[in-house]
Amino acid sequence: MQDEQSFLRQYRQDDYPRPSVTADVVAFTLSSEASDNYRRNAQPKLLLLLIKRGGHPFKGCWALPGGFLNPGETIEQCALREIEEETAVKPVSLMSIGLFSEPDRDPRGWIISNAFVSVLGAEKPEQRSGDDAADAQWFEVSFERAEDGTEALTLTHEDVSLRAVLKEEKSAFGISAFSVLDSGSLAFDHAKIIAAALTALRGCARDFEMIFDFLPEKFTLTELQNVQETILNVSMQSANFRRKIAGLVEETEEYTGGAGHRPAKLYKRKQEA
Amino acid sequence: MQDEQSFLRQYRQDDYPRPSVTADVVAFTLSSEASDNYRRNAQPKLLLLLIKRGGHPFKGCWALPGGFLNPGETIEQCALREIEEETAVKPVSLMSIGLFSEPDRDPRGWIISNAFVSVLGAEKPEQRSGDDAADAQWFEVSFERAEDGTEALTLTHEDVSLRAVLKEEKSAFGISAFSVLDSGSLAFDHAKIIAAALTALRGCARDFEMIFDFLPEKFTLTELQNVQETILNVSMQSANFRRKIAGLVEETEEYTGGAGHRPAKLYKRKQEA
DNA sequence: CAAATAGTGTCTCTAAGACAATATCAC
DNA sequence: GTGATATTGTCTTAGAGACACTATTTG
Repeated sequence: MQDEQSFLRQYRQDDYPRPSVTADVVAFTLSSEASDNYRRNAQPKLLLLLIKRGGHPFKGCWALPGGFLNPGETIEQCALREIEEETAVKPVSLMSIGLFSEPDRDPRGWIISNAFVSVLGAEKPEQRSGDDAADAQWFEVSFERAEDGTEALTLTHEDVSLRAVLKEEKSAFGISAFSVLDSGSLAFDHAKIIAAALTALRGCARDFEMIFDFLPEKFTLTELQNVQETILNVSMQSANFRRKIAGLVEETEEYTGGAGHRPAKLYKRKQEA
Repeated sequence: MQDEQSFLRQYRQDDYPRPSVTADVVAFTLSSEASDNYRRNAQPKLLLLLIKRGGHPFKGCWALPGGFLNPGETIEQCALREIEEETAVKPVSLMSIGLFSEPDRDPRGWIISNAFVSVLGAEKPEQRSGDDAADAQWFEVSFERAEDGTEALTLTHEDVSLRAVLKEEKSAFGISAFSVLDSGSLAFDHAKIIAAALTALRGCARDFEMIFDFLPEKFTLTELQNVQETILNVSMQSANFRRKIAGLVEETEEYTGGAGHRPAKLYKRKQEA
């Protein structure tokens, strides 16, 4: 009879085949372009960070930032490390959206990836090209259901436009996965991962759990409403939005100004009781 | 300049350290013990499958069923394979609850685990002891918040009672993780995984997404209500439950009977439009 | 003053919760 | 009939959505 000590001394991890494990990050932020009309407020757009791959495989394709899990770190630490390397910004929040583990998803071999949604706040992240990246840019996101039931994911940056087509497949527990009909020349299975990330992001935005993360500490209620409307791709009455959000924010004494119309009171997120 | 073909030929996965990857399954079912009173209906209890470890490490401790990811399969297939090996039942549904990747969570070395919630329906799963299991049993589940804010997880089977204590830590996006204050002699970090699974299960039960999975094809509305009440650990008025569920079920022509009280109409789950 | 956003008041409709009343079976 | 569950009806209240109105600023 063997005791636990000697069992552990004898245990050889190399005896079993192991995959490589990566973390991929779907990093969102909101643009805030000034408008051309001095009276009109800016309309935010949902942006997603992609890097242009500098090495094989998928060299020259756009892909999600990510990298290999190192010994001694958790998968969350790995995701944070990768996003900081690419943007020099510590994301305010991170949410796992699952392990993508199809055996042939990476031509290099058996490489599985845990994907994360990350929100970068108002501190205007730069994009820094890392080791493996020839370029890094923020892409404007559009994700809409077509009449034939497929979902079109369009990512646009200047004259580059990537258009992937996916089909939603509902499975148990209200979870939905996407199958890729056209990758839109995104690398690996990243179109599928981005679709899953957008679905997860919208789920959270619906109950206000994360919309604050996109804004600075103080904000107007209209800005907050714009954040939610941009993420969910809907529009609603401002009176109704204000009623729903009322319990989650508190007033400050400050106001906006200088905008050709009535100033707005700034609000803060109310801390939990 | 190298092309993609020759890059892939040269790529050596062994050059990078890799963890072992496992899938652990938190498998739930409902008991349906006959009551002692011929008039009274049975009250279901939420049950969770644990195996008693037959080998090191944690030999003799109770643990979640699970096993190593094999080459050529996805993590979902791995989880299904493991649960079928233990119960001889194909689960009706499977939901990932995240990758548990603390570097020291397994004394054998760098082993990370994707955990899944699984629901086994009314087909009365057996428990079969697999290779590594000395025993396998269904444990009654209790998971409640104490006055001091900690959560007590109690698992009971006959004279065995495991009691773990955890603390909920809210993080971004409304996700909550649990830290283990007392593992209750559950193996590895499995107390933490079970707490996360129960939280996920309750989230799904709230909007009826999976309560049908616990029942056979035809069921009474009272049985359905009991399922939700058992999982959520609440009680509600039957009139109100019936109104809420009305759009999701459809009548059959059959009735229960022989129970010392008014028979109940059997219903089916309504298929999506 | 005009254009634009900020903010409030109110109506309707739906859904949830509480409670009461009736129906039907096996013994 | 009695004890149990099954099923329906109704009252109240909270919240969502729609719409109309007022307030305030800068050029």
